[in-house]
Amino acid sequence: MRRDRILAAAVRVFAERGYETARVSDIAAEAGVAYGLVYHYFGSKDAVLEAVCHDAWGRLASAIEAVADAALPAQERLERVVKIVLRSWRDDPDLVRLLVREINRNPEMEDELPEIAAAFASLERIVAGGQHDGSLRTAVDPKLAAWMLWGALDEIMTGWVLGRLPDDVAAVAAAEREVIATVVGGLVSR
Amino acid sequence: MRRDRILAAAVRVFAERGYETARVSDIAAEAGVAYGLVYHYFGSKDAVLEAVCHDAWGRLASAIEAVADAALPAQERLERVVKIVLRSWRDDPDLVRLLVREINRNPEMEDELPEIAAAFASLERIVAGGQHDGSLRTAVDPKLAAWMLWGALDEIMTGWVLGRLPDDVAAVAAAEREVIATVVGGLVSR
Amino acid sequence: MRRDRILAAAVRVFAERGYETARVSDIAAEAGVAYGLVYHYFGSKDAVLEAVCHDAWGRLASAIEAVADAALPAQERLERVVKIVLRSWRDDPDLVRLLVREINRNPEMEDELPEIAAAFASLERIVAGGQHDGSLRTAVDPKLAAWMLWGALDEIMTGWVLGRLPDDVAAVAAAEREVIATVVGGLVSR
Amino acid sequence: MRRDRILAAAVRVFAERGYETARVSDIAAEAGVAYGLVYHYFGSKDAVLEAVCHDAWGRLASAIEAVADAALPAQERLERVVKIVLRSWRDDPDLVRLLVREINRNPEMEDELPEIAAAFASLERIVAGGQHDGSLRTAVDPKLAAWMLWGALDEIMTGWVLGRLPDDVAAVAAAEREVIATVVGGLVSR
DNA sequence: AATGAATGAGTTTTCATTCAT
DNA sequence: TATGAATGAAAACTCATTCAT
Repeated sequence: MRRDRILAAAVRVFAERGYETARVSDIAAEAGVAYGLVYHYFGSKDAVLEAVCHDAWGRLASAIEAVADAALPAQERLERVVKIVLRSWRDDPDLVRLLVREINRNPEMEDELPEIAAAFASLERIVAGGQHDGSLRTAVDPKLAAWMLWGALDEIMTGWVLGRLPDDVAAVAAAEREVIATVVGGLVSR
Repeated sequence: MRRDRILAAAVRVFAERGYETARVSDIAAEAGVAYGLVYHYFGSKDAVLEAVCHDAWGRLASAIEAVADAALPAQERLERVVKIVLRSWRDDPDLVRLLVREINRNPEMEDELPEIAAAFASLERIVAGGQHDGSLRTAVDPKLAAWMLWGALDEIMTGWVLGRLPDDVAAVAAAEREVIATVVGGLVSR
Repeated sequence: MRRDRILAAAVRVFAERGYETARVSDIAAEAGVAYGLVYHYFGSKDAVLEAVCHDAWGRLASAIEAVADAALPAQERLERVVKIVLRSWRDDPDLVRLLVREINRNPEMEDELPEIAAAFASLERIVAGGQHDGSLRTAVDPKLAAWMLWGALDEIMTGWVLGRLPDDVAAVAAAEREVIATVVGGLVSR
Repeated sequence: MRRDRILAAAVRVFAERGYETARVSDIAAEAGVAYGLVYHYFGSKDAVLEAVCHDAWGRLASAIEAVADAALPAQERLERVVKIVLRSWRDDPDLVRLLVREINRNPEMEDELPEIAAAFASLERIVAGGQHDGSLRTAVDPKLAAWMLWGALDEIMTGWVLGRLPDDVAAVAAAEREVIATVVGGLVSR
């Protein structure tokens, strides 16, 4: 329970200051616990980040996976993924801020986060399925398609994180529509 | 000349270790110069990063701007931008690695790099122009479109940086084609 | 009983890592008990060391004292002391390792371990007795003689502890013979 | 030069407080330099100790080696070694205090200090030489003899370090005489 | 008796920056 | 220009000890 308080505090602090700049003492203070307790539960600052990311990506990856396995047309499954990802910004902006700011910056992290790979694999699977049943264009490599779609989503959230793109309810709704219309739309056969 | 050696070394070191983790002494060692010389030419570690980024984005931004101003159909101008961006990976992967790892995620940096804003504005201008002449769909906000396209490009380069996407000549060519087909294709009116 | 398990574990851990480097948690883990139990039985890390040393030196000192009081020629009593000391290596190497590594070098400890002083006094008493009855040379100061003999024994055990001197049965037997021949032999009148 | 000041300060501080208990800041303060300079010259606290020990043992080992190579009877060479070692206490008690307190406590150190091995090898060589020319008893293993002699010397210096044995000029002279009479005397053929 | 979560002072180490030469 | 010694603030991490249960 105390452990969870620390984890939640870490999300806020890492999101606010970035991993390198954040101090372990900031996390402890934010969680309202003593310094050493962070080291009692996690062995190091690095381990805290890893735990946070496991958590976050774990939730996101399983949500995406569930959609990927749903008995729906590929296009619709992609649309649902777009909504899940973009809405996570509303649900927990600090978490998204953290994912956006840190993950790509630490290449090593990717290897230690199988959840990320799983999420990408799910996306890829949806695309491949859609190509198989003819609803999506076959010229595009499914893996590349997954990366492009993710890139568009990640960049939009980055814009929100940085305050460079509007993130009110209407703008979020519009972003959903437009990613679907543009990127998902760009993948469908015509 | 010595200054340029330092700048080039900084690109390599920042690309390899990331800004926070890189030491000024690493840069000096990589450049083969003495410690203090970095401070002689640049006033601080921060200033080195800024100089590096000005250089990098300056070149990219002016190339994009030139395309944006060309007397060509919007769709074709977008295609050229895609090629310019993705080919910069082949020309100077360390520079791209740096752009990917540091700049896009760093709030403070954006303010100090008008070149980035200029590049995004150019993209946005192309999209708005295409919507105006009817070649691109008007439902999508030009700014959001610019961010999505950039996101797809950035993510693909990230995949290359991380070694998660193939980056041989054929794969780079395919990526160009597929970003154009998918994202640019998703923007055109039909 | 639980207390004894902790004590035995402490011997092993102190022997392995040295007092300063050993952690209380190491001792608890080695003993298979909870953290706080060490503090329940002993009040502090220091007290654990002291208890261990009392035990160890207590046994050694009383054995030496018994020999010192035996109705035997001084030379033979010294020989027996040599055997007692060197054989304790076979009986409990960790204990010897601890004695060698920590106690002899720690000024504060000596004051708190009257057993050590008693052991040295016994040795000294044997030498003085031998000088009195004419069997040992009188030129040498009994106290210095005791320290030299102890030094030779301690160094040999150190060699064993460090794996720098062979410690198989034959080597131990040879060491006994040779300390007796050399140091004890060097003390006898001729 | 500043480096030497740090080294000399380290000898004093380690001698006074012991390696584990000594703080790097103590060394810096004792040397009258800034904190970081210790790390500028030596990479770590451990490296400081190692440098100190290299120095100290280097000098002692080469002195012993010189004696071992001298064209003198083995017995006389041993006597000279005894004097060299015991007189180093007068010359630099802090250094001896350090050697006595730390070296034997850190088994790993021995491997990193070839000088110690060299000193022991010199002693061993003298004994073997004496056995060869018939001046020393052949029953004793030269290596064991070297360790015994060293043990006697080390223990006497320990007594001085701990203030348990008198260390005035007369006592030092007596110690020399008595180690020679007893241990060296115990090695000679009769 | 027994547990192990919680505390926080104390230490090592790092490294950007300054400055005398 | 060029060097690298010197500085010291800042941060991660350790671990003996306490204490509620």
